[in-house]
Amino acid sequence: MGDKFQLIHDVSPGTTGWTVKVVVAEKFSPRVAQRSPTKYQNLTLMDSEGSTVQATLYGQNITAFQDELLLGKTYLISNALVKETNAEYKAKSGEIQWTISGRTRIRRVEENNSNLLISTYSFTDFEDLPKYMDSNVDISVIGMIIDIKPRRIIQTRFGKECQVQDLVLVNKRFDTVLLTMWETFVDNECKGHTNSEIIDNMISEKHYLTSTPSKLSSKLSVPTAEKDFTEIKNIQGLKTVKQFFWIKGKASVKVLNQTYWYMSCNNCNKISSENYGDIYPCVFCKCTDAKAIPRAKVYMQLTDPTGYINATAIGNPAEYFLQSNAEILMNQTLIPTAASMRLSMDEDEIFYVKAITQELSPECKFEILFIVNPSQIAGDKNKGKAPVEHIGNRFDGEIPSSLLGLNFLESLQLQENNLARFNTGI
DNA sequence: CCCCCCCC
Repeated sequence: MGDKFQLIHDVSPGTTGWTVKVVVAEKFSPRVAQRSPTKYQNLTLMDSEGSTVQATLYGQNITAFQDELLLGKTYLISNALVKETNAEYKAKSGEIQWTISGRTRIRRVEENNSNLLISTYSFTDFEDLPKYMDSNVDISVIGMIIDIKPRRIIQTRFGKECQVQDLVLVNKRFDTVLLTMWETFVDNECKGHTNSEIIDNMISEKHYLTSTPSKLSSKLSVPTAEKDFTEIKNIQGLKTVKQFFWIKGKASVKVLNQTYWYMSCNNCNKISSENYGDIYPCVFCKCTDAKAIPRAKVYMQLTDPTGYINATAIGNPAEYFLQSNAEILMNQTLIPTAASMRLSMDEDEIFYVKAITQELSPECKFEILFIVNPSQIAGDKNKGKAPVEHIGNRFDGEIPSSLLGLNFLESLQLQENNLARFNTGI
């Protein structure tokens, strides 16, 4: 491994413009967090000097990067989120951890660094294993799996049931040992890799399935009667029963110093680590010729006479609210002023809002799916049945992308909401 | 659909 790149210990929280060449030294199975539904996966990355750092992937990034960061392979990594591990979790604070996300740039390097990797381990010979019986010492062995026994349930001496599974390891001298996997290691490490399982995984992870916009959503009507709007006080600060609702009120930016855009994949809108205009293979949608383009986003406050909520808008509704576009927002270097974009509304507008309930928090997050100016529907002959073509900042009859973005489930939800309204006569 | 963060 060359030395024109930084080393792991050169990178601290706040360091910018770094690139470190690393080998994936360990890759643990994804796990579900104890106190939240979040999935996480830890990796150990090693630089040319054998220093290591823990890298973590969360949620959807786990599957996105599963073929990107392979055990034993070498990568150039830049722009990972670098932070000190939470002192609450680690006895000694100050330890560094990297978070790998869509922002992180990862480039495969065709280099074989397995010797480096192996050199950092000290393997215990099979014949020396008896020395460590009944001690709590961590040791490493190297061998090949030649047999996987059926899993079995055992009782510990405290009466607890545990699932275990035995693997047979063989070394170069053809000595064998039995390695027992316990509990989650049975599920995670003992999987046979038959074709059918791989296919099952692909189906359950739906890498290649993208949602198709439903015709339903294009028939969604903007309500005009006051009773069709949700009062903010009824959703403020708690989980809501409904997932989608209409609010009539005003939006304004309260946190001026925020990033009003992110670099995205032109195919799936997910975050990209590439430069504007570059063509690249997207790890999320697997599109091989994705283009990196800016996408607007804004974090704002939504108020009506009864209260306020914080909400995010992305893409079209963000551009419409800010009266700007993603490219301008990207090139804007100063903290914006009312002259450079719209920061608050003078008059009430209509918002279609999605509530995202958070498993552990009593509060939910809100996202604005689209915004309608009431004047756009006021003169409409079909008042109360305004088609969504009127929504957003495009009036050429094109359905705005913010609405096309609704996936099938959301469309179903919309249909249910509308049906509910129909059934109750409101 | 998209952003943010997230775990021991």
